[in-house]
Amino acid sequence: MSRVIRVLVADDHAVVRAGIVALLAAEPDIEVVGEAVDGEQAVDLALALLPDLVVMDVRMPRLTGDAATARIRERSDAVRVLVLTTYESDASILSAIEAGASGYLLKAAPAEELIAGVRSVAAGEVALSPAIAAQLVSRMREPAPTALTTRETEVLRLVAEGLSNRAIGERLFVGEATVKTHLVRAFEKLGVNDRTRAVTLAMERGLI
Amino acid sequence: MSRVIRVLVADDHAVVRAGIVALLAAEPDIEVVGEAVDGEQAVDLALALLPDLVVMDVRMPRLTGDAATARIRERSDAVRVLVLTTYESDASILSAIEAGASGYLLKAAPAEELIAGVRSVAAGEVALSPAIAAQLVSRMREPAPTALTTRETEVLRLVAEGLSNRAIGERLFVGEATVKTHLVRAFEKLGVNDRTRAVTLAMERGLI
DNA sequence: TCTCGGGTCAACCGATCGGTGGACCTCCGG
DNA sequence: CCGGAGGTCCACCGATCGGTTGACCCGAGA
Repeated sequence: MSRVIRVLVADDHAVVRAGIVALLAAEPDIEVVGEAVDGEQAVDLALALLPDLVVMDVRMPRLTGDAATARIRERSDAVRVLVLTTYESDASILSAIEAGASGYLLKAAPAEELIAGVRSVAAGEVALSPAIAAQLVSRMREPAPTALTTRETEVLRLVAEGLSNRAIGERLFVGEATVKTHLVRAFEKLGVNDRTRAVTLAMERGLI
Repeated sequence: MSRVIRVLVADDHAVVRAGIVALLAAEPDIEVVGEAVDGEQAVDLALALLPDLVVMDVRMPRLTGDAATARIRERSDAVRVLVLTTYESDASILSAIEAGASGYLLKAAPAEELIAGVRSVAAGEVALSPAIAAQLVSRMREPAPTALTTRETEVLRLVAEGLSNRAIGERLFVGEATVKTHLVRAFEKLGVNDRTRAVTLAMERGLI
């Protein structure tokens, strides 16, 4: 009954697109029906071609993989999404899954893992790289309220640009005291006690 | 006279390797004679296969693209190296060229650019992505002494970990005053005036 | 030989940061 | 209807940072 798996590949790097296509096209039961070079095109093509699944890069111009995933899933839950990322520390893992992705693999994964992932997701299962699965589990274990609020993230982003608390307040049209409050809260959540480490940690986790 | 161009592909990501191979193999005058998954293997295979050129990723396990390039060029200057990178802000651009690379392209480059780059390098020319060429030129223009000293880099790295000046001094067995001196110099070189921005900028440029 | 760059250290001062404790408002969901 | 979360704000204090000036040592290269 299950015929060929129709796949849409979305990645802004020509080299990576070619790689995914080459690996998948070598499989008799997989057919690449389209390629998108950014998030918006991924959404458009996904809705036009209605593939069985979209292999989607996280970081793309115009629309991130997360956002594109959410839009696709909103409009057509028959199209599944398999997200590819370069970094396992990426904070987008959670948001991608929340957005409705059915799988999350590392680009460093061997070819067999990618192909197996495509088949799994097409079959309605979930596909996760071992490293990513481990990370999810550990996040469950620790309370890890690594979720910064909108304001905390904004403030931290400006801290990363080297602005002083007062300057940040002016930029956001709030008092310096407010900025300090947000920072203290962010410090607590990140488990640090100075702005610089807060920024580097947030960067590592892809929070800013 | 010029026969087929023999290429060795070195990248730790299976997907990227497959992509490069797929793009190059489609060209009649290019032949991929081998693939390496890390820097050491790249060196070994380059010396064993003596390809016309190596397409080398910058970030690889066991041995970086820079180091691998240097080793290959040391032992055989007939083998040219074309370096591929994801980020144009990578500080390794200069070090790769110093190491003897004949080209430096972005992974985001279109397929034609990669293929043209391979032909250029094989012909003994230099291949640079426009964005990278522009960056090189601008670095020439501005005095841009973006070169931090060993000590300044060490200090900045510890700042990124959230250590105070005094703590850094203890870690490096020097006085707090010394740490401040190094930081002030680093600030000047980076054109910033606070530690956090210094760290984020240094990270962007791949200095730490 | 002398200069220069890198590394080390000191003292001082104003500005900023981090910590604490409290306060008020609004929106959302139980 | 009330509680909690997110956002805003205030005041006070000690610690730290950033800026400045000046100094010494050493090794490499002119």
